[in-house]
Amino acid sequence: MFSKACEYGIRAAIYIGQQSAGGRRVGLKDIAAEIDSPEAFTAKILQQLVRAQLLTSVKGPTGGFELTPEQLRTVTLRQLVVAIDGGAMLQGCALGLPQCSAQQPCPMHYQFLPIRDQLNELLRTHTIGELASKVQEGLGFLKQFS
Amino acid sequence: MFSKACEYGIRAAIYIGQQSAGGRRVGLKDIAAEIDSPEAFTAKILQQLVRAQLLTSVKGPTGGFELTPEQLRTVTLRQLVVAIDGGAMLQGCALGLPQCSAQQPCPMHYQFLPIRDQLNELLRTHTIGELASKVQEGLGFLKQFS
DNA sequence: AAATTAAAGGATAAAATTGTCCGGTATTTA
DNA sequence: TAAATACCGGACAATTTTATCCTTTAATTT
Repeated sequence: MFSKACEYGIRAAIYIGQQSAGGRRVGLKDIAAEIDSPEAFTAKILQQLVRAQLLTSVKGPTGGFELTPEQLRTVTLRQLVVAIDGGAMLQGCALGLPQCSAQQPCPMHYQFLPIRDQLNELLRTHTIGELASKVQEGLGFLKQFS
Repeated sequence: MFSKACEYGIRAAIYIGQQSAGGRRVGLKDIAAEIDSPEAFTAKILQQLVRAQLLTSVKGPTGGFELTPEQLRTVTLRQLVVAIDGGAMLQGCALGLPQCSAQQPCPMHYQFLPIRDQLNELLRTHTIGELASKVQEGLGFLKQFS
């Protein structure tokens, strides 16, 4: 569905959001451990998200990553996905036609459309803050506990 | 959504199906031209599908690829996708958790579930023959015409 | 049987994705 | 202001995906 980079990025953002909601800034090492992702690779993805202003970073001691209250409230899953994977997967044709539309639809066009619309809606309507709360309440997990 | 290989594979299968429905066997060159795909790469994918018995090939002059009437009627989009991309995308967690389930759901688990179910249902209920008919009737396209 | 045709299969190459390493920069604390 | 901390950025490496080429194999036609 999403790239590895995107999966890590989303999980990381939610974890950072969870901690930010509790007033805690978190470092890369902590993040990678808590979402079970490769540290250096995660760093690259977080850099992208900081540049896209979807999350905030602070250098130096006591530094780390955080989401501002506004970011917690307004940044959506969709923004993360677009920042990392680009919009192609949220718009492109399921069979790979460069221009698939009502003018020249692929044979699955009208069947896929509602599903993709639902996916878009799903991503658009869920904020990081909301998902972070779910994790905080123990209703969602960001890695496998055994 | 799907890999390039899968996109080519599906488009190729539908084109072969369309021609098979008209009693015509088709060669690789023809297929690649009609679905606008790289010839040698398409050959590899078709080999996979032949091995998986989702379509049939005949060597030598007048040879080529075809779908038997039974294959036309019974082979589903889902079988193609599984043969080429594997089942991961149709089952795996959206956030990449190795074991995402009701026991330990990711924060999007219950939101994604219905969408993935719909996707599975969509793939399961559409046969190559059905899609080939749509193309035959001019209601669907396998490449961009300008 | 020989020549021709077309898929099968193996080796290889290019590109994209995933992942690592390390020196540079900014910030805080002592 | 020196030292320590932690993100930034660039280069590099491994893996996977995409793509090509060429020889072999099987089948048809002459």
